[in-house]
Order: sequence, then C-alpha cells, then structure tokens
Amino acid sequence: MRRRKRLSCVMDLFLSSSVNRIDAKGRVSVPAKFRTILQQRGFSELYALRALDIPALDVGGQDLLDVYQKRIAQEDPFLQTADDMAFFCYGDGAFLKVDQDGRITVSEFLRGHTGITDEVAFVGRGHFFQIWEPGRLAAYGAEVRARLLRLRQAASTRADGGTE
Amino acid sequence: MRRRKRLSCVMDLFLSSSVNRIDAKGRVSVPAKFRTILQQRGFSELYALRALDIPALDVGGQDLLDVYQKRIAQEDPFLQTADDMAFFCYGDGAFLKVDQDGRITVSEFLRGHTGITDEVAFVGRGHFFQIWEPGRLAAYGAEVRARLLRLRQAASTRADGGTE
DNA sequence: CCAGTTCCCGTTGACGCCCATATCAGCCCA
DNA sequence: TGGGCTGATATGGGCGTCAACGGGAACTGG
Repeated sequence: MRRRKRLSCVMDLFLSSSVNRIDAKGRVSVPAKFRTILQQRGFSELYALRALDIPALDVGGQDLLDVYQKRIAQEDPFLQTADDMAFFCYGDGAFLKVDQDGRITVSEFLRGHTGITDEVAFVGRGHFFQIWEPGRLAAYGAEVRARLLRLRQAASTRADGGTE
Repeated sequence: MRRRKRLSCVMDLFLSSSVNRIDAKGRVSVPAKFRTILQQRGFSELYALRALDIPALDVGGQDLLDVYQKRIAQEDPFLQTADDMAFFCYGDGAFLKVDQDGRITVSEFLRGHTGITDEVAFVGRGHFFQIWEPGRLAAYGAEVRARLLRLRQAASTRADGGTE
C-alpha cells in the first residue's frame, strides 16, 4: 500500500505560506508541504536561525547550516568577523526536532525573537522557509510593498531629471 | 504516517544555547545534548579556558586543548608569542570534572572571569561551547548581531543586491 | 573533627510517542 | 453537475521517559 505520491511538479522549493495554531502543550504543526520537501532531502531535524534584522527565523535542513559553514570557512579564522559569524550561526541557531506527527515545540528560543504567542506563520522562501508571528509578518509585508512602490516611483521621477 | 524514517542524524556539533540554574551546592547541569556529544568522543573531563576578550569560557574535550597545543607548536619557540600562548592556555585553563549526573561544580575560576552568580548560560560554538553569565551573553549577542548587520549593509551598498 | 566533594536517590516538569477526532479537499460515481 | 465518500492534515490529549534539580549520606583530605 506504499503508493507513490502524485506530485507531478515536485519543485524542491518552499513556497506559499500558512498559519497554524499552537496547542496547549506548545506544539505547532509544520505544514505538510514543507515536511514533504524536508523528508525528500532526508532531514529529520530542522535547523533554525534567528534572522538578523527581522523578527523571524530562517528554517531549513542541515543543508542550510552547511551554507553558513561554507561562508564562515572563507573568512580568516583569526579575525573577529569569523568569530561573529560562528557565534551567530551556532549560538543563535538551534535544532528543532519534528515529532512523528510533524510538529515542533515552540520554545522560548522561538518566542523571544519573533514575538510568537499562540499562532505561527510559515512562509516559503525558496530553499528555506521562515517562521513569523502572523501580525508582524503582515506588517513586514506591507513595508516591503511600500518600499518597492517608492522605488518604482523614484525611478520614474528620476527619468524626468531628478537630482541625487 | 509510516515509520521508516531514519532518525539518527546526530551532528556532533555544539549548537544552540540554554540556561541552567546553579543549586545550593554550587553545581550546574551541563545540557544533555552537549554531554552526549562529549560522550561520543569519549571525554569524561572538560577543558575550560578563559576567553581572551570576552567574559566567557571556552569549553570542550581534550581535543580543544590539542587545537591550542598544535597552534603553539607552529610558533617560533624563541619568540614571545609562543610563550604567551602557552601561558594563556595552560595558566588560564582548567579541567572541569563532570559528575555522574552530568553536573559540574562552578568554582571561583569560573565565577571570577564570567561574573556568574546563580545561573549559567551554555552556548554552542561548533566544535566547542561557551559558558556565560546570561545577562552578559545577551549583551554580547546584541553586539555581534549589530556588527554583522553593519557588515551586510556595507556589502549591499557596495554590490547592490547579492544572491544571498 | 570539619569542609569540601562525590555518590546515590527521589521529585518534578518538559518532552517525545502514541492514539483519537474534527475538518477539509479531492475524487468517484450517480 | 452535485453529493457522498475517502484520505490526509491539523489539532487535542493521555502517558511514559528522561533531563534538571534538590538533598541526604558516604567519603576524603587536612
């Protein structure tokens, strides 16, 4: 009864977003689509990292951690930058265990940086995804759109001969 | 969900952070994850070293000591640098005994340099981990993030939108 | 004999494992 | 084309295990 799943367009990418509730025990389901992708890549643990300038966490498999490790390897290990990077990706990172029902427990590690209380927004970002507090995500989305809009308007103004 | 998952992808890296309390006898539990890693490597004693420019201790197995010893071996023994390094890693280092419940005693050696009083923060750093006073750790973490953020902003100004 | 330390035990709370249920979406068939 | 069926997903909750922690007792060295 092991049937091959019908995912004809199995993009290996995290896409779309959804909001799930946290239960009384502090658990939340990772969206099934995301779980499937991780499973395909053979990851049973998630690597989560506090994003630098936004109240969100970048989440992915161990491959996400590899990306950072390779980046750090490029730096001179005796300089402060390498140390900062390592501190960031190891100290500000954590492994999230996914239980058999595909849930993770929302620890203080997650809540502190994101402001999450009782609902979690999962947002696909291509080769990883993000975890947000739904309200802040909406606000951030508005900001992003506003910035893009200003950018476009500025561009058309400059075409008229704006100064810099 | 069928259970034929392979759940043993044990990265032997020190990652994530946690805070534990010191009890009335001055003991504190080393996080189970960290203990597991050390145990896998076969170390029953910890090697702790006062970090140079921060109020923290670098802690690891004997392999951490080896790293420093190899580093010293590279230096010219007639120069002061080698001497300083040796003084640093032997004089400012100590072995911490782990009892059978996985606890260490927080000696004056630890308290003096870190400012620890009644709580200890354990922070993973990849091949070793660090011991901090929780408040100071938070302050340092903020500094690190600020530096990295500046780094990123500088980079994006210079090279307009990289590919992350 | 005392102080510090090590061993060992019990308690508690958090977490992982398991099962149950509701809700929903897609599918088949009338 | 619409309605019921089916399977998957999200969510709730019971329960056992283990880590963190507190404290008694034995041990050791001075």
